[in-house]
Amino acid sequence: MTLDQQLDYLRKGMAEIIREEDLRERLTAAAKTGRPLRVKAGFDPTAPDLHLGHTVLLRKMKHFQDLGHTVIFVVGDMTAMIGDPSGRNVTRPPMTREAIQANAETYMAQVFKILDREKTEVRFNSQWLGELRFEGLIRLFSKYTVARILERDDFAKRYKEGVPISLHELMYPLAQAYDSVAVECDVEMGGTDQRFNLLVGREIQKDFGQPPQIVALTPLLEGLDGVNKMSKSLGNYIGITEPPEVMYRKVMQISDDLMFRYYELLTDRSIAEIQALRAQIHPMEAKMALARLIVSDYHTAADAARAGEVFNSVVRRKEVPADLETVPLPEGVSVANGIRVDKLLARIGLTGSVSDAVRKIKAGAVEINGERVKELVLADATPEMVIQVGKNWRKVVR
RNA sequence: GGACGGGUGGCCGAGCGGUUAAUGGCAACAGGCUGUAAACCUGUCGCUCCUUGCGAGCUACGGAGGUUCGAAUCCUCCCCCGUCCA
Repeated sequence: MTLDQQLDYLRKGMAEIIREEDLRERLTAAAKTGRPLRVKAGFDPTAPDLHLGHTVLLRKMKHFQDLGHTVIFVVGDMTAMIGDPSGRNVTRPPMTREAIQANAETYMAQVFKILDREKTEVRFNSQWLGELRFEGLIRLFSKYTVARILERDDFAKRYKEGVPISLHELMYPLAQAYDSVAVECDVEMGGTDQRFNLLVGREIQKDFGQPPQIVALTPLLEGLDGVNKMSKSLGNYIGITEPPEVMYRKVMQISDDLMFRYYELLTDRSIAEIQALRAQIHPMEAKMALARLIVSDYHTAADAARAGEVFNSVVRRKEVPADLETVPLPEGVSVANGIRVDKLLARIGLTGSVSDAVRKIKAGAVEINGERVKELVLADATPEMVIQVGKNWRKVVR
């Protein structure tokens, strides 16, 4: 690939590159010397479950590897004590060595579904941050000012609105910046919400006599709601270890507009191909194709096809799912003339509580053996009952 | 250390002695519509009990006490947050 082709390749699906000229220079130098670029990203070992939002970044990192460069995965075992400030001013307890190791392993296992293991280094930042000691910290902090730290949007906002900011939170950007120094980073990658942190890395590297890293930012992927960024805590995510059927159905749930965004950020389809899809294909067809692509990335193509079948059967034709979870009839739900459906639903976990079950029944959301339940007591209970509440199903046997 | 302001249901935010399980918004859940959706419309949105009634009980407005027939609403102490002063 020519230099321009390389740049185009890296630019696709990237929100911002600071600065592109620097990247061009760095790529040129790498080609000349044969020394691959060191491309770093950090991750928080407290949340080991990856979702598609994370893969936007990982896919771009993979693109660097495709061009022969090295990815450095920094496990933030030390910075995890801070937690990237999200408005919660709590210090997290230090994690045990074992817990971090375990999280890192599950995390990396997922990461290597996308990244090339051969071209990836995994490092723990406690290694160098722990060695700093108080003296080193003072030296590090002396290189930045309060005013500059408070430039960060969320700090500025919280300060202005009187929302507490704990001192240790202010350390986070500096700590992350020091990671870049420690691993001699050429390119640091992150989501656009990491902009400030990564830019601090440039400043600090200069102070340590290193050329400032290039900052490469990927867009934040919107979650299933199409509004908020994808996150586990909002529940609007698609996890990459979720079963094929679940992934498929979740993709089908997104809005048509969001679908094209997903095409752009989660598949290798070119912008032109996506335009064509938009113009020529029925949105539902396009969405099913997207679901197949995404499921195939994390499972097999056969899994994806099967998931599509399940979706067509259960969601579109409203057929009873083939692999129903079967549970025995719980104790204490039988009364003189039948079965107490409200209690049954709560016991088998189809509703959150008995009260909730009563509401669902009154709302007409409950079907047993295809019949809508209208009464709390079911008189004609059969030995086997297929129960549906919304999109959740269960089979109860006596 | 002092003065002042504030802590309400998943979140935001009203209420400031009694028709208050607590206005409203968001989120969530269910039903309808549909192309799977989104949007839209409708309903629900603390827990438990009774075969379900404009039912009964319990729990809830930072924590603990108190005043009162009655408190999220008043008083006392404590905890937490913010602003200003030192």
